[in-house]
Amino acid sequence: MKSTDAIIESLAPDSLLRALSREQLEALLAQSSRRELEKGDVLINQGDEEGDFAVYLLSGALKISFVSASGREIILNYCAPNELVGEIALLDSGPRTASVTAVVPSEVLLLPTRAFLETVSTNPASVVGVMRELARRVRQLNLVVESDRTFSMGPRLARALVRLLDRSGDDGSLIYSPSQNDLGAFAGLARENVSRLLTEWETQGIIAREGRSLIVRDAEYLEMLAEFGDDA
Amino acid sequence: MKSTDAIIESLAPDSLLRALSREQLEALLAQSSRRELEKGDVLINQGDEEGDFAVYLLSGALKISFVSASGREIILNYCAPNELVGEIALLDSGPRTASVTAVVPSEVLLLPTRAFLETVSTNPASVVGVMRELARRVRQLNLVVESDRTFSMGPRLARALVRLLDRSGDDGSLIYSPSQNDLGAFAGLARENVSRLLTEWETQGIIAREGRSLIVRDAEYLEMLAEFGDDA
DNA sequence: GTCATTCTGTGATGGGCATCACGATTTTGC
DNA sequence: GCAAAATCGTGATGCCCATCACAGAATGAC
Repeated sequence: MKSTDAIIESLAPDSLLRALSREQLEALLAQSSRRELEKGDVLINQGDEEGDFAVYLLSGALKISFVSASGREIILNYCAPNELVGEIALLDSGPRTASVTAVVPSEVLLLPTRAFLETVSTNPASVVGVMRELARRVRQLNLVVESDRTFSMGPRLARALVRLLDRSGDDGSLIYSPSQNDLGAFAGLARENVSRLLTEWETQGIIAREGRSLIVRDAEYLEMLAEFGDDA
Repeated sequence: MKSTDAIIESLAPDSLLRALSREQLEALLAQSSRRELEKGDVLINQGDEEGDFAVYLLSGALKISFVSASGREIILNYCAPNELVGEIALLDSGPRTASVTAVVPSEVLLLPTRAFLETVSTNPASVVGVMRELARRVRQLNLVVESDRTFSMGPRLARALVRLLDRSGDDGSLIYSPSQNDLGAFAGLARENVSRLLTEWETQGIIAREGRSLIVRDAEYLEMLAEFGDDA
């Protein structure tokens, strides 16, 4: 278990929490609880009435998903460390509309509503940070709608893979390699077609597979597909 | 042209701006400019580098849309009076990713970046208001992704119509009646199928048409379709 | 008023992708 | 270690819906 100091040290340079002063950060941490999650642990359940905490991911990876009225799972996002999750239910105090699951062993910080709102509302810089984060999410979702509506399978899957790219390195590793099923739920296509596309891309050298995990060899190509939706 | 007082009077009870004190509101208005728009006027253009103002709709109706990489128009939303628009580019200072067009003669308030951010950052209540608004938009977009991915044409169009319902009355009038083309771009389906569905629903008495404008006769049915996606 | 433009209804066609099916392989639980 | 469950590869089938094609109606420009 990391100490408070160790947590502060380990924050990424672009972390949202970096907007806070040392004192504010310590105060926030004092009111928060840390938690270790195993793979598969469900932190938030779609439908929970009590949305009284936000989540800050320290290490590991989280899956944000919900089950549509038709019964199919829709994966909205995979989170890498230093991301804030689940603050929306705090803001409008509605029930949880999505579930949050650890997909690998993870370490999170649970920020109670009161502490979160107090910190945010007394620190203009962090307000802007949180709003920026929300804005980023709106833009991201606009792109998802675009690709869902106008792109064919290839570009959709490409966009999903690009979103999973681990930006902390420039090898083509992913922050997490989902099963084909989950990749489908993330990109919006059937598992079988994920399989077909991946094997095709593998023979073309665009991706590689090491055991269960994917590696992107030609990120540029996938980014091109993801941006222009041009299947060729 | 309304006076400042008249504007303040006319704000809806649930308006975002209601979070401001009388003084703050007057200060904000003093720095803002009012503008009258004719039908078809474009207020913001997708791609504009300078996103230096947000828009507050006083009267009329706005269309938020963008053109996808494939060239098709995607309509993200139609706005009714007392809504805030275009603040996202202010928050992350990126280019405009969507266009804003008046679809009927409208009256708007243009809030310059500086005034907007100052007001927001000095008024905790309005901060929460803006964040809530962003949160609402994220949830709305989640629903759009859900319906795009898992619903058939009928429920998708139903959801679009329900979103267009004018909530200020309980007759089934819409805040704006788009052409079939635009309805398609809003709901994510081809114009021809919009036509087919509307004529079918008309014969069933679910909707009615007076000239160019639609009236929803059986809102419950459409809401049911929109929620459960069950075509029957 | 009249011509051009946009909007609308409706059939026919075809393709993209979900679904079904089923066997092979890998992982997990205990 | 072994059964059960999850994951993966790949073909066959079909259907939903976009697209194409026109023709009639309504709107708008001047």
